[in-house]
Amino acid sequence: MPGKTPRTRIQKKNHETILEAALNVFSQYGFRGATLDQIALESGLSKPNLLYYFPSKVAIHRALLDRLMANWLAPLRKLDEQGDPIEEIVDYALRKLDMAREFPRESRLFANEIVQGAPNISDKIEGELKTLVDEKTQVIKGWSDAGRVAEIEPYHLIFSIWATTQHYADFDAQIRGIIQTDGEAHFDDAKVFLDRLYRQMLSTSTPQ
Amino acid sequence: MPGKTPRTRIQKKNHETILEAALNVFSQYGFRGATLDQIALESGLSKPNLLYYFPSKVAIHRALLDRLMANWLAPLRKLDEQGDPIEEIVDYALRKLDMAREFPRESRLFANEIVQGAPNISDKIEGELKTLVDEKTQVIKGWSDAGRVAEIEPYHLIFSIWATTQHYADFDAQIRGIIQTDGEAHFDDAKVFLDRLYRQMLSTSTPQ
DNA sequence: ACGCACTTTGACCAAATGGTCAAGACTACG
DNA sequence: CGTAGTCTTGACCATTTGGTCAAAGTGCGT
Repeated sequence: MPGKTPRTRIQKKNHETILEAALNVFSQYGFRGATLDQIALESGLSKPNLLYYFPSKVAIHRALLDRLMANWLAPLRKLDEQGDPIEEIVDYALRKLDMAREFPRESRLFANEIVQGAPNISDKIEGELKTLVDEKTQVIKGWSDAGRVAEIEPYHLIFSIWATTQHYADFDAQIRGIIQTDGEAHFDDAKVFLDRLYRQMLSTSTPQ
Repeated sequence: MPGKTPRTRIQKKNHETILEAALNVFSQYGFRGATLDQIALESGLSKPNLLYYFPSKVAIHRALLDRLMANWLAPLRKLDEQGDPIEEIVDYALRKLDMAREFPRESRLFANEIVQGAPNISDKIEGELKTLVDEKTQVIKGWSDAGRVAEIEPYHLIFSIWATTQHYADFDAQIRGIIQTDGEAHFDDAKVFLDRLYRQMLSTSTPQ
């Protein structure tokens, strides 16, 4: 078996092919619901060939989650203590909304994993993710202590941003069933809505 | 096999036992990830006995979804055109939050189903659910046309309420990983946060 | 053209899965 | 009691699943 990091051109290409196919399958059926045969079919490789590049089914899943976690956290990383508080937070929400539109499979992959108790990434959640969130909630708390944004619980602000944005990817089937659409026009409405929602909440002064 | 509606005392009891066990298993692993053996183990009945009461695995799943859909829609049904608009909407959100706290398994059952494309309840979504949502968005539109709440897109308001409340059940593993808690105290913070979030947005007058 | 490492796969395996069936156990009721 | 209907299950089955392996094919530097 080839080492952790792909060396040859063929290895690079096939690693990529497999992860792409696995993303399709895992994001739609969850870990236990996905099968190696499906991933093999989807990728155009034979099943033993998958297992030549990855030692097991869970290894593929973990590799996917590893690779995606970084991109997933990027929008929050960008939240800048030096910027204008309200713009920073609203921009963060809108960046997350963009990600839900552009990377729905990635969003669903995480959703599946978390709904089922995060058996495969609890370490990353309590590590990387928690660290980042702790840091950014401190920034937001700093802003609200200084009276630059309304006084709200920063953790719940972040949770609500995750919820409202990822919802458009994760619950896509429900949304399309209700508003009966094929395209992505509703993302523009969502943008207007979320912009107002968070701008409104953050700009209002705290009640005594 | 017994008819659709349980007749005898034993049938009633076992139907109940099976659905309770199935809720545990399906909500944790999704449809394809759940197995009859797990449900059998969880319910204390033998596998052939499950299939004496339900004709198949999907029949159990459908029965669960059928039974839960009604309860799931109840909070929205209560939204009353005659009431005070802001109180009605905020109360709706808080009722949904209560449901996420009290019925997390039900929430996750739906989440699993929807994330995976709603293969088993797309009819209910485009039927019952869409009808109800269409009706209530009209009510909200009436309120905003009359200047009684801010002018927002009612569909997205409802989506955001679903997202922010169900998030506390569906993404429980993530939330607990970040705020490091065992209890349910964070639901009280969530209540304060969501109350403010929606009250603020709805009460502000529409910008020109 | 040669040799060697890298890549691919058909055939296979043990375990798990959804589901069946016939026979036995239990219950209600005359 | 007795017996007819209800309930329960051990044994079984075909299929699917994650994974193995030896052998065959391919690419590439010399």
